[in-house]
Parts: sequence; structure tokens; C-alpha cells
Amino acid sequence: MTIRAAERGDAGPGPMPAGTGAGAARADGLRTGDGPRTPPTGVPALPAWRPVRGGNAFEITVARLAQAIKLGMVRAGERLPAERELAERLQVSRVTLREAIGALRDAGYLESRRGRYGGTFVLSPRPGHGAGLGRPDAGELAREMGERLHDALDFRRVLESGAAALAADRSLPAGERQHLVAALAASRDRDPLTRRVSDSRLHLLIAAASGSPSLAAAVADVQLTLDRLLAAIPVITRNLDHSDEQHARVVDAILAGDPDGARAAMEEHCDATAELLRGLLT
Amino acid sequence: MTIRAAERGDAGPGPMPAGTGAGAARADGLRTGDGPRTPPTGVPALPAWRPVRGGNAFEITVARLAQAIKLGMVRAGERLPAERELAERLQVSRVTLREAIGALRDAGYLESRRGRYGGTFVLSPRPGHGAGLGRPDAGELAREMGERLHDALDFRRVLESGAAALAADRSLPAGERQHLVAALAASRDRDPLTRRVSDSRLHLLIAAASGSPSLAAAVADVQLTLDRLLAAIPVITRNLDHSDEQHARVVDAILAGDPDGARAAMEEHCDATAELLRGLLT
DNA sequence: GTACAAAGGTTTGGTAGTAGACCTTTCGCA
DNA sequence: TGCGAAAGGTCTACTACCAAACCTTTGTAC
Repeated sequence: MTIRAAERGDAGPGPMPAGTGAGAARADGLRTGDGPRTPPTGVPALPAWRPVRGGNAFEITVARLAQAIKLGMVRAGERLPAERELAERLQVSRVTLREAIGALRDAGYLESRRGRYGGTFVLSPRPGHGAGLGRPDAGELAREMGERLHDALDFRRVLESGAAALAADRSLPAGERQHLVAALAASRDRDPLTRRVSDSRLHLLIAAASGSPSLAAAVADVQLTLDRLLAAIPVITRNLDHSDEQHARVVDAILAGDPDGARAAMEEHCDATAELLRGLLT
Repeated sequence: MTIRAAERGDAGPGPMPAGTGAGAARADGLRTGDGPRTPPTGVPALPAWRPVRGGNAFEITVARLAQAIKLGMVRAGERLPAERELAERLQVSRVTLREAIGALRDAGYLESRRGRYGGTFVLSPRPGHGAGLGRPDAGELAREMGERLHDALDFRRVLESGAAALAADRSLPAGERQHLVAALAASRDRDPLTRRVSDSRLHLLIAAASGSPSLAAAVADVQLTLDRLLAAIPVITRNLDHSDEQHARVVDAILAGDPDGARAAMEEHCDATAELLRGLLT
């Protein structure tokens, strides 16, 4: 497969097609969900039988690395863990990991240096990087996602507002508070090349501040699902200002230990961006 | 691997160990998170580099099937989809699927019948089924989970209360409302062999009613993570009555289109069970 | 200026997983 | 009564993935 396929989010865990559920057709051949009047005896749409894996090891590994880069988990200039260590953490073989790194290197995201103090480094984004020819525009992309877009937006709202509330409920260590403040400041970034990353990074830090690794991972997955669409939001000063202000209110509420305020601010923020994204569908 | 391992939740996606994050050690050798005073320059605990897959195909498939059975997605007496179809949905080969089915058949969960109108059927639970010898008791299990227990409980609270609020916000089709009412009635089950399944099934139906497949899948995963612990909650009439009442309030609020009420009721319910589970740790 | 350490790069042989063809059992129906 | 459909059961060739050893490059320390 290609890097494009991995970037599309075809691979990778997190929000998946999830099948239609309702698989357990009865032996009597009763079909459910055909007409508008689903009889109450039908099987409800439970999430059983969704795919066990979201692609092969190579694809998922590419998606994971791309996630770490695009969401600002590792920033430009920083080094990835050594291959042997990273392979162990990701639970893939070093060969597979190296193939994934090679693909992202070819795509211009990474650079490898040999020798002592060598390693794999994240490159700074260059203009026109993710905007190659033949790339569908945002509207097309959004329509392609179809129901999955609404799914991802709903899921994101639940996850991120819940994470903000949880984070506000904890007494954060000083280091984590400082990280949040620094990420908030960095997220006021106006450079279209880097703002998206700074924005994602702030969201991830908030999720991490919830203290729940599973929640943080889920936020990372849904952020990646929406990444290319969020990148397509028009870079209008008004949009940016609104977003900056909402971010500030979320972080303030978290630092003030105000869970309800944090949740409300984050819900408002998610709703605002969701509205912009749903607007792409028209 | 054994069925036990799959049941432990070692495999399967959803809430995973998630690594420690913070892997990207800088080339300067700076160690972070060693002492109590993490300097603000340290790498925050982002969920990068968590494992790409939670076990091999066989393990995850066993876990998926067990999830469907234990959480009541398919009930006793019902038939699983035909092997060829199920393999396609789960995106595993038929051979692997058959091995997983075989393991669960050996463990007494499933039965296969050949010939036309044959298939793989879910068996009714028998006494002492999940309670084999050598099984660690609930307290031991909870301590074994360690931080992952708190993680799962926090995650569950966010997911389930968010799902309840979302479901209340939608205008549910009549069929779905009837499913909810039926599941609520069934969840008043007092039989210790089947109550757990009915309870999980109600939670899953609520999550499915949110309209977000990703959210429903996440709820299913976290429910499975907690399943064996939830099964260990003392079967005291007072506990059951409380739980029944909370369930009823959640469903009522959803049917009444009251998102805040649904969220509050579900949060209270999650907090109540969480308290019982955290009590196992002492 | 040699030895060592730490990183990326390469090769190899074994195992898990796959697709797909084929076999067997069971039932309804013409 | 025998044929066809639908299900589980089996076999085989092929591919992806893995673990582990080994090679090469680079920088530091003695």
C-alpha cells in the first residue's frame, strides 16, 4: 500500500468502519433494517463483528508514526526512539518498523542519520507537503467519509469534553500545568504550516492531563481521523481568534479546577469546529 | 495461548497498557520523569508508541467472540454469522476464525452444528463456568490491573455518560426505544448466571443508541476490560436494587430526551460501581 | 589513534496467517 | 428419492511477519 492510503486513515485503529453490526442473522432468514419499520424483534445495531485489525502491520505502523508527527507528539527536529526500542514498544519487528520509517522518509516526513548519536529525526514541514496533486479537496474528502464523519465528530465531542472535565478534576503536577500553558501559547501560532500541529498537540496534552492513557489514546486516534479535514478549515483570522479564545477558556478552567467549565468550553469548541467541518459537506 | 489469556483481556484492542509514552529521549541523554520534580522541559506523557496490535490474530479473534458472548451482543441460543461471512467481517482468515471458535467451543461457550441450517450457536452459561479453580479472586485481579483499573474506570465514565447524553439528544426510532425498554426490563434479572450479561447488554444498547459506532465500540471494549471485575461485585439485594434504579433513571432520561439528566444518572451509576470496584483493591 | 558504544542497515531461516479450492453433512423441495 | 443449497470441516501453496544474528557508520574517550 501507499503512504496515501495510510494517511487516508484507511488503516490504523481508532474509529473504524465498524461494520454494520447486526450480523447475527437468524436461521429463519429474517432480514432486519430493510424497511423503515424495523420490527422490535430485529437485532439492534450492536458493534459486534467489527474488524479485528485495521490493516497489516506495515500500514498500521506507518499510521502510528504519522500520527505522532502530525499531532505533535514528536515535534520537528526531535528524534524518534532508537529502532530497536521503538519496535519493541510498538510490538512490531524491526524490519516492519524500518519499512514504515522508510516510507515516511520517502514522503519527506523523516530523516535518518547513522552512527553514534544518529537516529531518525522529524523534519520540518515544507510548503505544499500534504497538498500534492491528485489529492481530493476537503469537500470531496468529507463526502467520502460520509457517516464516519458524523461518527468521528460525535465521538470527539464526547472524548475531548470528558477529558477536559477529568483533567480539571485532578490536581495537576506543576510540570503538567506548565506544559499546558506552553502548549496554549504555542497554539496561537499563525503559520499555516505549523498551526495544525500545535493545535493538535494542545488537545493531546489536555487529553493526557486527564490521567487516563486510554482516553488520551482515543483522543489521538480521533484527532488523526479528522486531521486532514481540520487542516482544511479556512485560515481566516476570525476562525483563528475564536479557536484561540476557546482554547484559553478550556485551559483556564482546567488550571482553575473547574470541571463543568472545562467541559462546557471544550464542548463549545468542538461544536464550533464540527460546524465548520459539516459545512464542507454541502 | 490459552482461552484464559484471551479472557484476561491481555489481547484485544480497546484500553491497552498503552506504554509509558514519553519515549522520545533526546540525543543529549536527558532523562525525564525520574525524580519528583519533572522539569518543564521534559517530554509530557503523550500516548505515542503504544502497541500497534494487542496480540496475534487468534487471540484477538477469541477476545472478540468472547466479547460478543459476554456482553450479550449475541445471546444464548442465538447463532453466529456463518464462518465465511464472519471471517470477512472480522477480516481474518477462516482458518484463524475456526481456531478461535474451536477454543471457545472447548471452553463451553459455543456449539457447532453441521449441515444446512447448522452453524455456531451460543450456549447457555452453566454454574461454575467462569469460576474455575486457580482463578485469581477479584481482589487479586484488581490489584493485578493496577493503574489500568483506574484508567478503565475513568474512561468508562467518560464514554458511557457521553453516550447516554448523546442518545438522549437524538430522536430515537421506535424500534430502538423498544429495544431499550426491553433491555431495561431484562436487566432486572436476579439470576447470578445471567444478570451480568443482561446488564452489559443494556449498557451496550445505550451506547449504540448514541448513533456513534466508534463510541459504541469503545464502550464494548471497556466493558469487556471490566467484565470479570463487575462479575465479582457482591450479589447483595441492595446493590442490585440501586443499580436497577439507576438504570431506569438513565433510560427514562434518554427516552424523555433529557441529555443532562441522562448524563448525570449515568455518571452516578458509573461512580457507584467504580466505588465498589475500587473497594476490591483494599 | 585505537577501542568502544550506539546508532542505522542487511541477511536468513522459521512461523503465523492467508486465500481458495475441495470434502462432508444435513435439510428442504421438486 | 435424489438434487441442490447452505452450512461446517480439511488441505495446500503462498505471503507477511518475525527474531536474531551480523555488518557498517559515526562519534567519544582513553
